[in-house]
Amino acid sequence: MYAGRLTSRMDDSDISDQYAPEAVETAVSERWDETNAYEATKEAHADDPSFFFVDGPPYTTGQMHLGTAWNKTLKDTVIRYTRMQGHDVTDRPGYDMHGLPIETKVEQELGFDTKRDIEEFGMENFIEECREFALRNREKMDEDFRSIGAWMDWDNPYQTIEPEYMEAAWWALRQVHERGLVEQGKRSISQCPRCETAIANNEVEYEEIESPSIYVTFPLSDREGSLVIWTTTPWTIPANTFVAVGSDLTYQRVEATNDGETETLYLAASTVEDALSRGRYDDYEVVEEFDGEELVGWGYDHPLAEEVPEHPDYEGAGQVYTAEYVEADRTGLVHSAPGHGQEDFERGEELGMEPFCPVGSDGVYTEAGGKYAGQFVRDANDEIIADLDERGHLLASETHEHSYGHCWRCDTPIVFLATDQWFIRITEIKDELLDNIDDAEWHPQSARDGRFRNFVEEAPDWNVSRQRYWGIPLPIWVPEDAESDDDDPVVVGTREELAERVDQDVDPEAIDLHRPSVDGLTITEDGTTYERVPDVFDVWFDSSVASLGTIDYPSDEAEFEELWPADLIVEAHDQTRGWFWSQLGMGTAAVGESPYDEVLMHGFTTMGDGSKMSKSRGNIVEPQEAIDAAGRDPLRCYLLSHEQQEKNLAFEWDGLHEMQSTLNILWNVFRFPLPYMRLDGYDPASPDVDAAELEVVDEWVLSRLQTVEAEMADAWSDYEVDDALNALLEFVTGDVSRFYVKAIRERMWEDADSASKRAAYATTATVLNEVTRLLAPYAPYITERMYQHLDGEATTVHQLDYPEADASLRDERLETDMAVLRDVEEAAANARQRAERKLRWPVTRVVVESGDAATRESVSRLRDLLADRVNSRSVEVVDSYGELVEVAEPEMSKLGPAFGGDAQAVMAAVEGATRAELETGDGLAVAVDGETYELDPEMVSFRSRAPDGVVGAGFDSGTVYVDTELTEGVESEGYARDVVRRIQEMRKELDLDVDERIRVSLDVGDDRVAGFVDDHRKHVAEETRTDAFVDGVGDAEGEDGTEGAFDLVEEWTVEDVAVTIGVARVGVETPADD
RNA sequence: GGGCCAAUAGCUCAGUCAGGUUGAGCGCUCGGCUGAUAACCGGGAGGCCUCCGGUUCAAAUCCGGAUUGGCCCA
Repeated sequence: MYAGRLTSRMDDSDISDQYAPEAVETAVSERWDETNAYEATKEAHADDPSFFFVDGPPYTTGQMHLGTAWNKTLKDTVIRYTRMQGHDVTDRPGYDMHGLPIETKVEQELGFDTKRDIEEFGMENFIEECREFALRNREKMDEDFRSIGAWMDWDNPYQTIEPEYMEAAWWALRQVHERGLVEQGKRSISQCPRCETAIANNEVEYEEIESPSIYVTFPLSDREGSLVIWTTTPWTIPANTFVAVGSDLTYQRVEATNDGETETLYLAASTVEDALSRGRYDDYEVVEEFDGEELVGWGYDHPLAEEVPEHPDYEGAGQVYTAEYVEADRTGLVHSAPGHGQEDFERGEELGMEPFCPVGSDGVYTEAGGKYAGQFVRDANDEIIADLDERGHLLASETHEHSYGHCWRCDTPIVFLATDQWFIRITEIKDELLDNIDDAEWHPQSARDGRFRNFVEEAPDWNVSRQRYWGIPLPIWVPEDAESDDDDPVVVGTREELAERVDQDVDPEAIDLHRPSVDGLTITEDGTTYERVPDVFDVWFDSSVASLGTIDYPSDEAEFEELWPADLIVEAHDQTRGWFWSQLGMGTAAVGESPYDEVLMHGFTTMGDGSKMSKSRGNIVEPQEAIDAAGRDPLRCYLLSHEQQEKNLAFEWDGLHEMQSTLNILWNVFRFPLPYMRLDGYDPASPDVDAAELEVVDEWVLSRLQTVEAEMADAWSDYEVDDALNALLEFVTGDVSRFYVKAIRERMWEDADSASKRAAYATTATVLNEVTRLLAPYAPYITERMYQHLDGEATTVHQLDYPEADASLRDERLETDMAVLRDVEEAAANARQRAERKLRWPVTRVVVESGDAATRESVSRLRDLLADRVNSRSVEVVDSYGELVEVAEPEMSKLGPAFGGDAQAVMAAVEGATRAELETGDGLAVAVDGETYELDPEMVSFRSRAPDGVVGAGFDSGTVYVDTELTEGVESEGYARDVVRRIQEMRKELDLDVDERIRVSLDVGDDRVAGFVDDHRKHVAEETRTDAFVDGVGDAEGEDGTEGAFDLVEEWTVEDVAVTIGVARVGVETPADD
């Protein structure tokens, strides 16, 4: 139990005058810790229906940045909301802790350059370093995520390096294998020659580089002439296997001459001009044309046949084929090497060609590279170009700037190699994948049907193997005898199974599945001995089983039965090709289902100008910086008040501070009624509006509250989290602060207890209680602070139920009426401002003119409230205001010709005259210097104007006229209220308690005005809690026979009249005397 | 090079699906406020709705193209 709850609840001394996020958040954090609020919240919903949320695991290299802060804030808000809606929510956070990025960081820390350094250091040591690095970072990130108020199960995160998690990956692969989708094979992959491993396509970063750009002639073997190809990778020419043409392109045979020598060249028609000019030919002649198809089957000689003796020359190699990747660019003939390029590989596979790759995993030519063996591929470019030149095969040699893939971690340009890898053949189950896409609901749906579906349609087989150390070892065992290649590999699914099948003794409970502990294990079955392939999983494979790993499947089967698949996942749009995809692929391949039912896809944070935040640009905004500047709740609300679905958020400091101001308004609304409630002993914890004598503004604000709740529910049903928040904040600032609080100030200030005051208390308390809960998922700290002060019955506001709209409190007609009233009020304020009549001074009359019957009815129904709001003695509602005066405007184009030299004078006389003044009975006329001028109707136009003393201002469906004519009564009340205002100001300056009594001395420097004020002494006394008016201001202290000096004397100027006011406290025992 | 998304007031964004006088907040400026007053509220100024075409009686909105930025992919 929270000690001193009741006293702290009603003692508002600790509710600061201004919203101080830091103080609120510190106090609330401490309270959460003391009371185990998080645990209490989960406990409160433990028996509710389950909701399986799966956290997309952030990678443990860096710290939280603004984007991850947004991500976790959104998740936290969704989780809190879902709990308050009555769900037992799975909230296990996750971390992605394996993979090349960490290996590279550790290599850098240890000063390593190559894999050999790692081998020398010892794999086990290296893996230990990686583990420590990952754990160290995870702890830092835990701290970061907690610091923005994310309530997740931080004591029990899922970590991809734990045996239970790694086992989920093994299990999934075995499932996939049982469906026959696991395959070893050569594929052309992006290889980082430094890291000596394949890297995933989404790990490739593109940068501009300068490459050789060469045009090479391939001599035809069965006819005269040469094919001309173009390439930026001379080092792939040793592996050339075929040349590709476009079936829909036209090719030409040209006789090109240079220095009198003629060559026969073949290339695409549209490229001849350009290519030959690059080759510096003097002239050329087109001799013959061919369709691409006609070239198919032509043979040519490998241009580096002698340098690379092992070049492909088997049946079918060294010929022309069609391929879809050919474009009418450069030469329209494409040098194709299935041992390198990905498209070349695929086409080669279709054609049944064995890929030839004379390059090792380190990017160095092997013995198969012949003359170039031992050289790094890009270093060999120059020599290859020189050799081609020497053999007369070099048509042109230039350089070319283009974007080229680099390893995202070490920035080394990648090479494409056909190597042995392990694949999941997801192309085999493409239809199933596309079907499963439709089983998940996305927010926004368009992302699913657009970019996601496009991607899945195009997705190639999934290469899951990496030739590295820090990862989940592939649970694949193959026969140690290479000749038994045809045998099925053994895929082990669990630790238990491992222990049963391997030849060695293994304790399934104790084994760490990381390398090298599993490397030496062998399996012997049916006389064949199997050894594990040394690869580890691509790190994308790890996170693809997150929905299993979160619930420790397969080691814990019960949770899987109950929860799987995930009800919701929440990530940014970069995961379309990442985690959204890898999960779908794995769920489909292993279990045949989408592993998630709903996806909420948010955007990225960018700078205010929409540009990327990046370290290199030095424009990173750290979450901590934003928290320091504005607070956690303001940051959270700022992030969540922008469109959440797909769109990026352009961060802006002003916007963040604005959100703090908005929450400050909430804070003021919250603390405003507290002193009055305390004075009257009113407990805001359980207000009863049904029993209260509600006034029309009370009914209205309660109705608005229901409407907002309905709007929020509607928005939340589509995870329009920002719409819900903005509707609520708009209600707080626009309806509660701007209108309702203003409307009830008088009732709260009332001295005596009254039903009206009680109704205002009940309404205000209801609004605050519900707003607190409605906002709680977004701004967990300030709402907790408010809840504990207003109620505090429960351990935390976050364990409560989310408010729902109560139809019986809704009154749509009243809301419409009030909207009209507020329009009219605004127009009236506008008119007053133009008449320079401040609101404190009453006006005699306000006329609302509208041609719209509904508007007139709305105003009529709220006539008294309107009169009060606009401070008018009366309100009239008319369809047409009859007192308008028509005022003349001279038409000079007509007056000029008619009156010549007198025209200027006539114009001046007409200008501003009323119709009545100009009408003579049978026409229009104006008198100038005693002379009368007859006017034709077309010489004058009229416009309507309010009569003197009346100012009009338009609103949506009409016009408001404010009659500001001064009467004694108006003046008298105006001055009195001005005096009241000054006394109140002084009470405030003296920091008097709300109910403290005073004595007042008034010295008004104008007798007439003094009389006005005297007429209202009783009113002034009531409004200011004045017990007695006394003389004495201006006299020396204590000489007036009263009890001494005033506590405060001030000189004011009220409408140019000097007013000196003295205020003195009255002791409690002093009886009030008038 | 391809796919998707965005561009509206000085700034941040609504409005675009379902075409019909562009709105809000902040900032600026001028006011108002009877116990929220270092708070709060209102008025005003401020827009070729990125550009070029098309459809239509009518386009910020629909269609096509361009430019710039973002994400993803090659």
